[in-house]
Amino acid sequence: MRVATWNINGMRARLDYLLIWLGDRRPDLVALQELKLEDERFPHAELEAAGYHAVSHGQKAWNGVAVLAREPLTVEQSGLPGQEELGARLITAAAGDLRLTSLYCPNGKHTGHEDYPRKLAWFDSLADHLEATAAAGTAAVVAGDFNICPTPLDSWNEKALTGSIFHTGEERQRFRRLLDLGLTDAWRSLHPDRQAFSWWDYRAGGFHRDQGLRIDFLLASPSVADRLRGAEIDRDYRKKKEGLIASDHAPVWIDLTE
DNA sequence: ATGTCGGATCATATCCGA
Repeated sequence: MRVATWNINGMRARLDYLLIWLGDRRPDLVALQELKLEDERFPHAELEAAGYHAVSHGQKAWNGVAVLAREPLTVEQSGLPGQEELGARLITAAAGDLRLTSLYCPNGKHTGHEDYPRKLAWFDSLADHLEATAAAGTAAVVAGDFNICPTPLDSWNEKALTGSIFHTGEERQRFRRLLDLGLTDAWRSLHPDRQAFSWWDYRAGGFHRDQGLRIDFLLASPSVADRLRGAEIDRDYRKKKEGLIASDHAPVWIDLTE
């Protein structure tokens, strides 16, 4: 079984590319972020034709999250309680015996910006929510674009960037609290010493210089972590393909035993 | 090089956010 996450940076702009990737990688469950469209405009018909059910929590122009699955989906949570004013950034859905949460965490802009303390508070609410809704033994994956670089190894230039946005102790403490809830950073657990990135800035030739960050994660509950057999960052899908422009994020996926 | 994207708008050029 394959579970993936991908910040697609615009569903309308990325649909054709997304369909290519779904056909190539055949994931069973997918968490998508940055849909940038309202739920009424979600392309259910195109995804159903490709073999996927979908549930979305979107809004006009910005943010927006979805879960795709080959099996029928049940929505368990739409929106992070108490943090709705920061945008459509969380959806949890169950498919079969697995619960998948898709997250688009706030960016924060920079540490002097008013959005930065809001980002920290959002993560506090997220941890509270996950703690309150965790069910012992439930197979769950919390996946998405976390907009935090959890360790120096996850940054292309920790030396210059330490203390700046994505690289602060306060953000890393928030990420650590998620792991302390019993969740495992699946890709990192299989590749403890590897440096690889999941996002590269469109600007400044970031991708070609490999100036990236690892900020997209699949966090596995204990029963899912026990089933983990593989984890990859799909760097090839950050490249232009068949004339189509890529997202600034690469897909990340994990393979689980049945 | 703040060099690129996606989306919105008092739209065909300019802004905002990332």
